[in-house]
Amino acid sequence: MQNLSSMHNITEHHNHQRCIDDAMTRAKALCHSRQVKFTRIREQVLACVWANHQPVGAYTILEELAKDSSRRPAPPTVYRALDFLLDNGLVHRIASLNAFIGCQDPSHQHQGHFLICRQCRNATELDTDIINTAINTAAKQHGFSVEVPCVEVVGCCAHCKENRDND
Amino acid sequence: MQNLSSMHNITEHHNHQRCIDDAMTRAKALCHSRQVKFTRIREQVLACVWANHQPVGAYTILEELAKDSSRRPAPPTVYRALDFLLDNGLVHRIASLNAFIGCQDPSHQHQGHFLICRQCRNATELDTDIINTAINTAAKQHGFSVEVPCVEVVGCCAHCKENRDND
DNA sequence: AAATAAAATGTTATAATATTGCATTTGCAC
DNA sequence: GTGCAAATGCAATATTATAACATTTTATTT
Ligand SMILES: [Zn+2]
Ligand SMILES: [Zn+2]
Ligand SMILES: [Zn+2]
Ligand SMILES: [Zn+2]
Repeated sequence: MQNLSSMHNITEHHNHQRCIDDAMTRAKALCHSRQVKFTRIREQVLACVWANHQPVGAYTILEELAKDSSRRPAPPTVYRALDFLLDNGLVHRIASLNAFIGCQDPSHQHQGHFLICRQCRNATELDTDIINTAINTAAKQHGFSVEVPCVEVVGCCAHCKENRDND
Repeated sequence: MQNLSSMHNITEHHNHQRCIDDAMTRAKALCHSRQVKFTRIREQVLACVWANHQPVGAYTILEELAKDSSRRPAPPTVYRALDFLLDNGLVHRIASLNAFIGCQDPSHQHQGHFLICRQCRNATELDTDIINTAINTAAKQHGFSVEVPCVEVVGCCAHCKENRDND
């Protein structure tokens, strides 16, 4: 996976319904092939996560589920669904935001790198080898074996920079 | 700052009292030069953070302060001190652990990169340009301006790997 | 089909981390 | 000393996450 997130610039207009549809289709297929259950709740939670490209908190998901359903689910319901989705690589957790975002390519396990716009809050997942290589090189100098690299870069995305200039 | 953390391997035996003394001396000097106050509480909190090389949680610090003093401080006391120390670059926050660690080189503002051993919990701060360069290169490809790069790598340190081999 | 086991969800309570708002104290300029 | 700003004390609460156990659903065995 080299250029998945550059297929389109999520900060510009794009057919987001397609993002959602693709993500749900992928998830369904992947769970089927792995013989794990893509239950209603898990599906609902994944849909919430894919509502947009901004990382979403567990309690926000809870609110959304409460709207859809007649009765309000409890936190464990959401966290269990999120754990399932995390285990299956369908979502990533953004530690610095205590929030979750849909994975662009769940077909292989990975910990993505994220560019998070301070202004529009959109997060873009990268998986350019260049960052992993740099981390591995630096770690190796210290005799350190990398298991889970976590890279969460806050800054300003191209779209927001443009808008700011236009003001 | 290129090789600060390679001065010694913190996972091996080292004169940690010297780490503490150096950190406190640096902090005192730095606050004096910046004309900000290194109050008793801030000093106590920084000392707690430097008790070892493992990131420490705010409520653990709270416990330590409670031991020292007759009366138990409230959370805001600790968080305010931590905010001060963060603002002045004397400590870093490890988002993935909700914990804090002393900065190896507070003289210039930076967001360090951390190698966190899953076994011994020690965290080593890097600031090798190689990682920053990689992040900037990847970000640039997306027109993204980096403001705060957050790199927290979990894995196994050299010392723990050695010990494991010896078992 | 009935019995059994395993997985998923419901429910209540609570833990862990962090912040808000306001009162009080401290240190310093005047 | 008076006045002001910064720092701290303090109570309450917000936010994120998990533990423990009951119930329901789904799959497997008989
Ligand atoms: Zn989209
Ligand atoms: Zn991903
Ligand atoms: Zn040390
Ligand atoms: Zn540092």
